[in-house]
Amino acid sequence: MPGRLSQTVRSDARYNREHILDAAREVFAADGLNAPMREVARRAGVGPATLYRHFPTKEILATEAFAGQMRTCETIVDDGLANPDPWQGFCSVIERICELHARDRGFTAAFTSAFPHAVDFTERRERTLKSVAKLARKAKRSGHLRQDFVLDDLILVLMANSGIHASSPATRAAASRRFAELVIRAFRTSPL
Amino acid sequence: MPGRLSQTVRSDARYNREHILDAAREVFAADGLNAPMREVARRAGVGPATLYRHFPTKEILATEAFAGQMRTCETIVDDGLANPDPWQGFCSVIERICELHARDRGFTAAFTSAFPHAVDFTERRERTLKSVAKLARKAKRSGHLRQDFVLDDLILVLMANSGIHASSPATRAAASRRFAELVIRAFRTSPL
DNA sequence: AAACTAACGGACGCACCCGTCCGTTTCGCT
DNA sequence: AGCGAAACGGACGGGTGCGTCCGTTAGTTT
Repeated sequence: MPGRLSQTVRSDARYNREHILDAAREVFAADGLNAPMREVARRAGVGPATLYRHFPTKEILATEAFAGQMRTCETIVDDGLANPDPWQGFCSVIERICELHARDRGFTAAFTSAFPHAVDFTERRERTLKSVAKLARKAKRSGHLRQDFVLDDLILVLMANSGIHASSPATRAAASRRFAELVIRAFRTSPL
Repeated sequence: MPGRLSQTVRSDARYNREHILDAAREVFAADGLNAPMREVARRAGVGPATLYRHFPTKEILATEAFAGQMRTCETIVDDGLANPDPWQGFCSVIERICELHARDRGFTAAFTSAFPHAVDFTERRERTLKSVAKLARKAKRSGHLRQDFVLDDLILVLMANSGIHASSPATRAAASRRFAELVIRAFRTSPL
């Protein structure tokens, strides 16, 4: 008995917390980070106060809501590194990351202009970027990636990709796919 | 004397109108179309009511403020068409338009997601795009531009370019230049 | 110079969003 | 079942931006 300190989390609290996170994911994906907190609360079926009690600020909410996406990002890069052909791995990273960012309007903003206070988020981000750099080195050695590729180019691509604000998700996805294709072509060694 | 209908435009009105337009150009260039109308009024040294009397809506103000940029756009494309080497002309269009859009934060938004009600603005836009299409055809015939380039690719590039929201204008310009370079490389015929 | 009127701008109402307070409900434990 | 605390949510205050009203200013005309 004396061992447990405050383990008893009330069931409704836990329930609401999950629902808020689900709602946040939906709303942020559809409308971006500018979506009002109220909208998240509404969709979760809770009052604003409850939302703010669980997540004191929008930044914290977004960080937690995007944890999954962040993991996906890491997986994508790890998969790319695991690919026996570094250039193919590099291409798959570009394609899949562009697709991920196109599907979720809020995530790009979170990833590129990263929150100042989300510690473990930026930490993961840095680690992922390091892996990309490693993959890029391999791809350069394989002779398929331009020698003058720099990591900032990837950020550039992500920011640019975020500029694609097509109305329907379908259009957005198509545009993003086309964009990834262009970018890959731009990064491939030219035979000059 | 009876010929003139309402020629008498008061001098202060004319003066203010010009100042408002100047202010709008500065503010929209620096902060984008999201900049508050008040800021424009403040910088022009007039009250909000005066601003709204001259330009009943933000859309109208932006349209008039960007008329010059729109003309510049046309000039850029015309120059490109006049270039004896269509591919060089095409490249110059990409470079200069990206630069133009990077320098002015608001113009891209105005150009890509064009206002629904700005008639002669969209008209000019269409005409300019037609010229680009013509230039693209020539560049394709010259053998340097990919056969599968479509006009939507240019819109895609502009939208993507608008995604580059670097803090300082200098950084933004540099990023945009790099971006133009990547894009040109992507559009060049590959020797596969 | 006087008066007529166009133009001005401070102040207003409205809508939206953020984050918080506090009275009420509901869970969990005994 | 009853009680204490944790959690809830409606309502509030603060801030910002848009577009408008109306009393005041100042250009123009005779």
